[in-house]
Amino acid sequence: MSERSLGRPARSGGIHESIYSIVRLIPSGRVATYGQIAAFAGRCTPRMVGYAMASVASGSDVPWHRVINSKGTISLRSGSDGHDVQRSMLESEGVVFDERGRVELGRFGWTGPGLKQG
DNA sequence: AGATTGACTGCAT
DNA sequence: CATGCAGCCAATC
Repeated sequence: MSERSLGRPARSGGIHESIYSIVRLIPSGRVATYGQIAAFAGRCTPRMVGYAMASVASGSDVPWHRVINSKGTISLRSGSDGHDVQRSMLESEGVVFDERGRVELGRFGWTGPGLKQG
């Protein structure tokens, strides 16, 4: 039952697991930054979050598309497949993009697990 | 085992 | 607001 067939590194002591767990907590219509994920996941750096996202990307129940960089923009470069997909997914959830393709973190930014935008 | 890369972040210029 | 530099840790060659 393990997804070992995937091209995922796995077996990292649970680093990816922690990251995935946090990403799974992100509610629909909301977005979180790599720094937040890293902070909530525990001792891990934004780099690892990005790396984990790159490894998951598909074939998983992790809403990787709800993870963006601190600037509120999609980290993937325009032209990449994931970039178009991510934006489409977020818009489908109610997230609005700016003219520059930027999301208002103060509006759609995720505050954390269990917390509310209040 | 060493060098390189990567979906990042924060601060300085 | 754009660009440059350093820090971070794991995966890959």
